[in-house]
Parts: sequence; structure tokens; C-alpha cells
Amino acid sequence: MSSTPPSDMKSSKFLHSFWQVNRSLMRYVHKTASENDLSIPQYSALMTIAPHKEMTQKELGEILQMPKSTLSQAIDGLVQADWLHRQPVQDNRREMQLMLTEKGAVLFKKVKLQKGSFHQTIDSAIDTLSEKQFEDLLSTLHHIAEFLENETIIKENSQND
Amino acid sequence: MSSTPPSDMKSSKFLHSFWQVNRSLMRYVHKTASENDLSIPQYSALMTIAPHKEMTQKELGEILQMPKSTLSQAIDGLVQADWLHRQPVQDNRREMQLMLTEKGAVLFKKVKLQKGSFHQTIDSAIDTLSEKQFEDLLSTLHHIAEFLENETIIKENSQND
DNA sequence: ATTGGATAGTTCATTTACGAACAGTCCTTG
DNA sequence: CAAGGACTGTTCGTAAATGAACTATCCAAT
Repeated sequence: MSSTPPSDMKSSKFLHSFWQVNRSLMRYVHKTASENDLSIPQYSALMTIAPHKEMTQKELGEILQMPKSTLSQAIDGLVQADWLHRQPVQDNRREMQLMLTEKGAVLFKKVKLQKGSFHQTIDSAIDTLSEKQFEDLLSTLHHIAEFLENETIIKENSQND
Repeated sequence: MSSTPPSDMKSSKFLHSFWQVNRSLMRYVHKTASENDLSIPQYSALMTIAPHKEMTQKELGEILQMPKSTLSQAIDGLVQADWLHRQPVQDNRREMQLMLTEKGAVLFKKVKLQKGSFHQTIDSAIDTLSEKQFEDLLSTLHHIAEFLENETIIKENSQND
């Protein structure tokens, strides 16, 4: 009894749970973002920049790992709406220095405290896990991520992202 | 020493790993799908129907949990391309009975064995986990999924999905 | 037998993120 | 110091998934 189940069975169970979590997360991000008139990339960008005082667009891209075009458009929208200040870096005019405007800083604080916001929700979800559960989850996810990144797909030094 | 880290720190670590896995998975699904001239919803539908001999569109929707419109369009494409046979259910003409055509069954087998396909890759990723790691991962994901589903978002008995 | 509501699926317009090509800046090397 | 190549970011056309409104069918209640 209790022989190891076939791996395609395990995979599909994993995928099912994984997509389910993903769907919920997406729903929440989308909700919180659109309540504040932001697209998802815009929301991600804003929340990532905020904890640092300033940041280049390049650094932001390395963290968020989204296509350059997507990021560029997101940033542009944020600048237009005056959440974000953007200016070429002093001694390398190719790069863009990004920092929140005062308005942007206010928005960030508001969102962070907003009842039922993405951040609040995900924080409380994580809080229901034991320390050990959390560590295990993180390390397993990390393990899978690494495995997948190293697999076949030739990271054809893509000009995007 | 070793006091519990603040939960928003933990959340962002979790999210980072989670999105990273998600990005990889998406890349693989997209690659495998488009190599076979399928959209992602089409790929998902095909792979879900295949193990059952037949299935109603409603049942499929309950499993995949994607918006009705997305599913409907995916199915329609599969029928057009003759991967899938579709006909109204005998004694409830609102529902649609779906089953693979012979051509579709061949495609399914081909994809399942395809070197570097999504299925192959995710299977081998899962195989690198110990039995315990896998069980823990699954149960934690499941736990988070349930938590998120039960949270605030009023599932305003959406007419979609 | 009729009507109102629920259920299953489709249509269509819109949004969104994306890839590919491009433009500007910087750095090396002859 | 000119030219080629690498790097950062932008523009633009396209494809994909979605929500809202709709059609068709079924069922329950009067």
C-alpha cells in the first residue's frame, strides 16, 4: 500500500492548487489596483518603488521581471498621473531615475492600510501559516523556480524584460 | 535573536517566489501551446478533457474555472480545427457534450510525450521533490487557496465563469 | 398552459500586456 | 576621434482574454 503516485497525477494536483491560488491573488491585485485607477503593472511598480526612496527603471525591471515595453508604459502612466517623478540619471542619460511624488507617497500609505487591499489580505493569509510551514513553502517554491529556470528553454538573451 | 520577521516582509518574499514560478510556468504553457497552434485556454481545455472520454462544457468550466466567454471561444476554436467534437446533450439541449476527435486524441498523446513540453517539464520538476516536500507544498497551497477564497471578496455570484 | 426565473452557452467590444523594431546614449578600440 | 557595438528605454501594431449583454432551453409555480 501507499506506493508513490504517478508523477503526472501529482503534477496536475499541484497545478490545480497553484492556479487556484494564482486566480485568487490576481483577483485581489486587480481589485486593489483598479480601485486606485492603476493597471496591475502600475500597481506593482508603485509598490516596489515605494519602500526604496528612489530607483532606476532598470533596477525596477530586474526586480519585477516584466517586459520592458510593459514597464515603460506603466511608468509613463504613473508619471502622467503624477504619482511618480521621472528624470534621466545624472551621469548616464540612458537610465531613468524614478521616485514617488508626494501624492504618490500618500497613495502608497493609503493602499497599505486599506482594509481588504491586496497587501492586507496576503499578509493575513501568510500569518495563518506556522513559521515552519512558511519556510518550507518558500524553499520549495524557490527550488521549483530554479529548476524551471534552468530547464530547456534557452533564455535566448531576450531583448525584452 | 531569530525573532519572527514582520509579515509584510514575508509576504513580499512569498509573492516574489510565487510570481517567479508563475512566470516560468506561463512561459512553458505558452510555448507548448503555441507549438501546437493552440491558445492557452485551448491547451488547458484539451488536456483536461482528454483523460475523461467525454465531458460537458459545464463540467469543464467547473474544473478550469475560467470565464464562460473564454471557454466558449476556446472550445469553438478547437471544434473548428477538428480537435474536438461538440454536440448538445441528449436530454438537456442547453448543455454541450465534448469529446476529442481521433485527430485530437493523437495530438494529446503527441503532446504528452513531447520532449520539453509543459507536461514533461512540470513532471520532472515535481519529481525533484521528496514525497514529504510535495505533500507539504500541496497542503499549504491548498490552505492559502481556501483562505483567499473565503476572504472579503464577495463572490457576487458572477454570471461569468 | 403560461409566465418568470434559472441555467448553459455565445457574441461582441474593450482592455491589456506583449514582441519587434526603433531611437538615443555610452563605451571601446583602432 | 570616428565607428561599431552594447545598453536603456520608447513606440506601435497585434493577439489574447475578459465582462456585459444577449439567445436559447429548461423547470417550477400558479
